[in-house]
Amino acid sequence: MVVWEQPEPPDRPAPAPLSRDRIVRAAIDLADADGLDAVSLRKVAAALGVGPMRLYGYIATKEDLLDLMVDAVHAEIRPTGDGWREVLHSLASTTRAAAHRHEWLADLLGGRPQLGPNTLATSESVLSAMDGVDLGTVVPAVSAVNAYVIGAIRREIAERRAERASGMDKRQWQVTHGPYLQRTLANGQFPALATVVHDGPHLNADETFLAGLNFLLDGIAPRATH
Amino acid sequence: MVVWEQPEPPDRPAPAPLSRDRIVRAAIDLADADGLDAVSLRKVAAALGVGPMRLYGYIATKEDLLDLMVDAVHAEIRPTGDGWREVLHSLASTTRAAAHRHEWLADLLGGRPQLGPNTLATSESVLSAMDGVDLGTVVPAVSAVNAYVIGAIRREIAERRAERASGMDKRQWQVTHGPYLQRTLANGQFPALATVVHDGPHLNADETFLAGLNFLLDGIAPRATH
DNA sequence: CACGGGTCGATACGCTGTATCGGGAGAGAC
DNA sequence: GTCTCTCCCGATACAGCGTATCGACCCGTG
Repeated sequence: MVVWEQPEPPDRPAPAPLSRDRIVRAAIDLADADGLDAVSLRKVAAALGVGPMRLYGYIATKEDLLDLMVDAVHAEIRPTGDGWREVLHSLASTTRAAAHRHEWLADLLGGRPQLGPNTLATSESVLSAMDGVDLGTVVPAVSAVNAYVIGAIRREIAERRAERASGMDKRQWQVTHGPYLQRTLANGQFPALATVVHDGPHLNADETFLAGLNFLLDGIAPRATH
Repeated sequence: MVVWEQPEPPDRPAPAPLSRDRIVRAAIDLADADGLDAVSLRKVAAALGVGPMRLYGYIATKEDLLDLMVDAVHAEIRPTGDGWREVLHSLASTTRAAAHRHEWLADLLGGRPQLGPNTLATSESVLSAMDGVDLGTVVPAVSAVNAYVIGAIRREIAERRAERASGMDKRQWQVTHGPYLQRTLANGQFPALATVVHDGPHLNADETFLAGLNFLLDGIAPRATH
């Protein structure tokens, strides 16, 4: 059915030519605001005022978009410092800081090999600052720190989310899990676990992260300082 | 969030009574065979010869099912050994072995806090075998090993998948990525990275995993042996 | 025999990623 | 100026997802 009187086209804010960068930034904004589940091609496209299929001119698949998001965030990760230990510590800390700004990173880090320019540049920063240490040590050391960071961040973000969720309805959580946990621990079934929960240290997230990182760096030290 | 206590099974007459365990096993079989994406409630239900909505009598949500799968696999992870170092080494190795049998574990490990009975039992095994080490060290040490293992496994499985995918059409991969990588590395843009790729050691997956693990355990040692 | 409650499965809804294809706009030829 | 060809954009479509809803059926009870 024809609408004879066409509405005045709402003069668009700015044509702002679509680009891969704009797409990736829009996706990151969505993920920062509402989590990774909120990133759908339809929503990204809508945020840019275009149809979903437009995006396929710039990205081949949704997984591509996720890879591009990860690479884009790696631009924020540029370790600094003097000496191998400071550099690796900085790599770990800046990666963690990026994950705090972009919690969805915890879901993607380590999930697929990354070869984007920013990711490579991060590696380059690390490796170039570690001259003096022999290659046979550098490679496994950097790998180990990366692995630790990925796992530590994942667990930290997972805990943070659980706390947030249970804070939102703590009542519900206590009702369903409280009795089960309490009974299980009081059971005598897990005595060592119960002791740890009861008497163990209660480190916060920063302390836990740094403690583990320092274990790792302490273990690398003898080989790095020949 | 899972309710770990099973609801009373509505006692079924017919051929093979549906149960939470049967559902979880079917889901694990599907995931082992075709990856985590192949686990949909519809497919799990179909594998059990049942309508999709039947599952909701045993499981509140799909995330619950994933949590249950992770907990079920933790039954395979029972570290052994004498002394803290052997125990932690065993924890890492058996976890990794489980991830080799169930690659989808790499996608789920660390993704959410786990409180299931098998997961708790794994922790209990570790903690109970580490008596003699003071609690102030045990907690961060176990956390660190867990974090490292999660990250290392993720990366290892991600690489394995990428290799498999690129092996299936190596031609395609070389065409799209080869030139870009070669040009980028020959660029002079990433000299340190190029040196490492060219001259660095080429460790296999086992060596890389053990090297990082030993760094970590070496770093823990001074505090564990007081 | 009638009824009431509870369970099971069909149907439905809104959402996803992506393939397909018709139409319209722009460029080029005469 | 007009006709035609080409190419790109966006609408539509499809198969699948997790899960809410609800009607029908079965079973135990009065």
